[in-house]
Amino acid sequence: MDDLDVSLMRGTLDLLILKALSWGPRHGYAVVEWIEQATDAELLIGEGTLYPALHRLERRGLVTSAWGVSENNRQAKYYSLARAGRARLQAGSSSWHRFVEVAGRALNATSPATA
Amino acid sequence: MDDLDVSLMRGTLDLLILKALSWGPRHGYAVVEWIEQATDAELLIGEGTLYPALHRLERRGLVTSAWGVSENNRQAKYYSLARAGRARLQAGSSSWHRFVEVAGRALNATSPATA
DNA sequence: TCGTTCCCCTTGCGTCGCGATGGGAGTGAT
DNA sequence: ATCACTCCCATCGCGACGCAAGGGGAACGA
Repeated sequence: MDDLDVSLMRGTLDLLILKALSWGPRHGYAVVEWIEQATDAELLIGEGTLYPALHRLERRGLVTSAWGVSENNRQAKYYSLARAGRARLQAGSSSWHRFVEVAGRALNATSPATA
Repeated sequence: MDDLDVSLMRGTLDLLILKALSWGPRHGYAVVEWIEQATDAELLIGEGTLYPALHRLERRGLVTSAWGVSENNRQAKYYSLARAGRARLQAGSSSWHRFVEVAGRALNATSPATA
């Protein structure tokens, strides 16, 4: 089994992050851990990928942040889903599934045309 | 029903193009038409998206091209799947489905963790 | 002759995933 | 005390790519 094509992360990463926060606030490091374990370690997010994404989401008002102290007694910035973020997760997830359904159907087509 | 989030096209476009050619040579315009009808007009590829992609695939040796005359009596450049292109379609499609499966599972998770 | 369809192409822009890099602070072992 | 390790934050620069906009040209019917 070779590695997953990473270029497919586009557009999916934000949703995964929002999903990670959907049960309550989490700090960045924990978001990475959640994604890793939720995908059986098949999707590994580097910190250089995560933090810019997190800041993007915050700038867009989808998440909010607040400093706190982690379970391991470290300074950590906790991110929470803003109202708009929850809505975006809903809409984005629906759109994602639809895209996947449509594209998947095309990729599995067995006859060149229907028309 | 709003439009599909286009940013998800990343990495999927190449596969759709290769798939369009999997039944034999097609010219660019026909590739666009195939994608349109194969996705019930939910995925619409502009020419500014298609041609660069096509050239990319050719440069990478996944497709080959040859001028010809279309059914409508026009000069048209016909693209064919090269051997490497067919292999890439196989591998890429498999990888695509795996990615979708894994990410979809995470996006549909109902409990914050398994560990 | 004119509009429409078919068919080709490039340029520039913005976005984004990611590797590399650079901290700093807590914790346990030596 | 010192060191290695884990946890947690962040930035920068690069490369890739989807796309809107713009620019032809040739066939065909009205």
